[in-house]
Amino acid sequence: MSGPSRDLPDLRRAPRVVAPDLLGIRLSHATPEGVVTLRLTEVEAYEGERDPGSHAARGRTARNASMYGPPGTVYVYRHLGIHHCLNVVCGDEDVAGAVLLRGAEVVDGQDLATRRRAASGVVRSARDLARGPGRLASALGVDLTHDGLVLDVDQMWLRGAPLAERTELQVRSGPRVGVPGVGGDGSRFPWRWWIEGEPTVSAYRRATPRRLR
DNA sequence: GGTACGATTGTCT
DNA sequence: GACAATCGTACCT
Repeated sequence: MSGPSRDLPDLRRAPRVVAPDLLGIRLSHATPEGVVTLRLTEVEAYEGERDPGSHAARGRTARNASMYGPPGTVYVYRHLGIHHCLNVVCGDEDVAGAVLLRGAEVVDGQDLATRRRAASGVVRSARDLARGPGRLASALGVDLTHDGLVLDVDQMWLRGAPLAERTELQVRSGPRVGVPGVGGDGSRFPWRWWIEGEPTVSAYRRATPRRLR
């Protein structure tokens, strides 16, 4: 470590390097309604053309343009016409890469997060407020209008330091949820990381098999 | 201009 | 565990 205090992860590194460093970090979003702060417990890394599971696997499009932005850009996409998913862009500008935020604990603004969840569906427990990418974005009040925002420049920011010790007991990794685990070249993409034992980590689901052509 | 389908969630059996 | 919801994007003709 270069300084006396441990700093935020360096988002200029590759997504699969940054991703585990984001565990335990706090993400805040301020709106006129108030501030909601999350403590991240589960993330996934997505890269560019080398990564068949990435939205950028086939190059740049209007939708994934934010993935090519400078590190610290926010990439939000709509999924199944219903949900929003929130990513933090990392790596060099003009190179696609992002970390999908899949699970978190609401540590501040729990009332506001609960109201947002209630407006968009059923409220169950505090544990479920930001458990799963769609619920996480909903609790934070994030939608497509936030795509392309920049952390610390706009009203969203990261704070805190990576977990002090990332032992196997504390941080686990495995295949990404809903994404085939093996690439065309046979390489694996176990690019999902979570804090072991955290109740706010989403349930693993295998990718739905693709229809035969 | 048409259509297949998804980095999910909630409900029902 | 299965399946519907719901709509923009990507890719095809």
